[in-house]
Amino acid sequence: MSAKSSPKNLRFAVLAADITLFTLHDGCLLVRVVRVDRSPHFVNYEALPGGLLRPSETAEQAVSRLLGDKAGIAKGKVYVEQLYTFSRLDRDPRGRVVAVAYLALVPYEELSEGERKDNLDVRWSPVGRVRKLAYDHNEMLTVALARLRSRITYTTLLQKLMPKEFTLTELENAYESVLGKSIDKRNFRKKILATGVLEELSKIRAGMNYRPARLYRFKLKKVKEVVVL
Amino acid sequence: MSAKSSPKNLRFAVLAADITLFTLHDGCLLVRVVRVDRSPHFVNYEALPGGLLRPSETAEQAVSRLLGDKAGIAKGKVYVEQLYTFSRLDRDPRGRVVAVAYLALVPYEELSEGERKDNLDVRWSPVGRVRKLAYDHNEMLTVALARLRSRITYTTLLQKLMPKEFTLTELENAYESVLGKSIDKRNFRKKILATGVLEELSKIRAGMNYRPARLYRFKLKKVKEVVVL
DNA sequence: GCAAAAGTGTTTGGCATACACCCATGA
DNA sequence: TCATGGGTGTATGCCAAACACTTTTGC
Repeated sequence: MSAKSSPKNLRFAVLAADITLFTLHDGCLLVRVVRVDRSPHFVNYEALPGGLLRPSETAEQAVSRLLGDKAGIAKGKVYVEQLYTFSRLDRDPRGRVVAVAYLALVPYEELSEGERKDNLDVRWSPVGRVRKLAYDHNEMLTVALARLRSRITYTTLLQKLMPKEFTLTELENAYESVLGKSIDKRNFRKKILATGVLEELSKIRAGMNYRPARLYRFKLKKVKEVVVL
Repeated sequence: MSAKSSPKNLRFAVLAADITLFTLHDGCLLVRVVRVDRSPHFVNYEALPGGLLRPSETAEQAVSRLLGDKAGIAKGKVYVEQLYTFSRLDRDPRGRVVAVAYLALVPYEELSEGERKDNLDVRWSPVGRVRKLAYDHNEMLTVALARLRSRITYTTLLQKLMPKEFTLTELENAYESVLGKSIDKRNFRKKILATGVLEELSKIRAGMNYRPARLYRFKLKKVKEVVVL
């Protein structure tokens, strides 16, 4: 169990961190994908952003770094939680790589111009239209999406995809976009307000040619376990 | 992301698998602990069973092997699911070791004489009476116990701690032992039978000097998501 | 007939669901 | 005044929770 006392041939594993980074825009759940082009196995593929751990960083620190270097998103505004560790021997055809996968969430409103735009290296893909990814990244995406959907129904995790202030309709639409089903407006409002996780602001969202909506925010930044739906 | 293309100094990681193995006996939740005695850091400590991954095995395969070699429990009868990956730099004072932790469950009834008995190297400890463990294993145990308690309330995971056939009272006691709280007998029976996960057997548990109880078993071996409590 | 655990039903309150209309604003 | 989404209340049925007595067996 010790690095120092192990024979060299036991220092074998390459550890990677891979990130399933979601955001929500225009009623569409988006996932960050990067272009990979590594002959002979993956020519013109896409993959989830990820990379190797450095010797002196934790997996979480690697995720912070890779968010910037690979995903092109300034860290700090991104929520991250560990998802699952994938250790199949052939998951990377070029050698043994064990990957610790992370679920990451960022509000679209906190992204800069540049972070929102797609380019040749990296882009936002609607989750429904993701094609074949390199490595076992389709499996990772499936696990991440299942986890996200499950967690937003019994925690306040969705706040990590929302702007600081929002209307109840916007919050309801966010639930509907992630879960892929519609929700009764009146019951949703009763229930979410009854949980007490929201704080009513005195502000309203004005400027549209219909009745302005009241703004709310989450009382706590911390994700809390409450039955939301 | 490739083992072959990485510089040597990136091929650094020592990967371990650690196992939180629970069983249930006499209304007491037990966890398997092994003795460790590695100067200078851990003299006369206990720890969860675990060990390094070999270059050509997955974490799951390592768990199978370590269950026999370290925990002293024949594999095959043990249910295993991945828990969390711990990558803190100082979690092992002797060097960098990333540990994939597993939650494992075994019915006490399927253990052999030898596997039930404690010895100098390895024993069953009541979870409430576990003292300071080596590494970050107390944290692992906490995470494992929380996961176990949470999962038995919305899945049939508890079947992995039960014998093949059991009475409803025995099943209720198992829930109570793991959750650490008592449950109303009549409501429990109504609810667990309504889920339809149990199969009523024609057999009866006789031989006691009170009314014999009907035996049940789980219809499916697979853990199923149903609201149990 | 006694001790010990098995087995069984009803009442109550709260909560999820289903559902339709008026309100406030800008153009 | 019209178009647009914002905002609200009630009735119904189901399910969770609380609660106590009769049954069956071995001794």
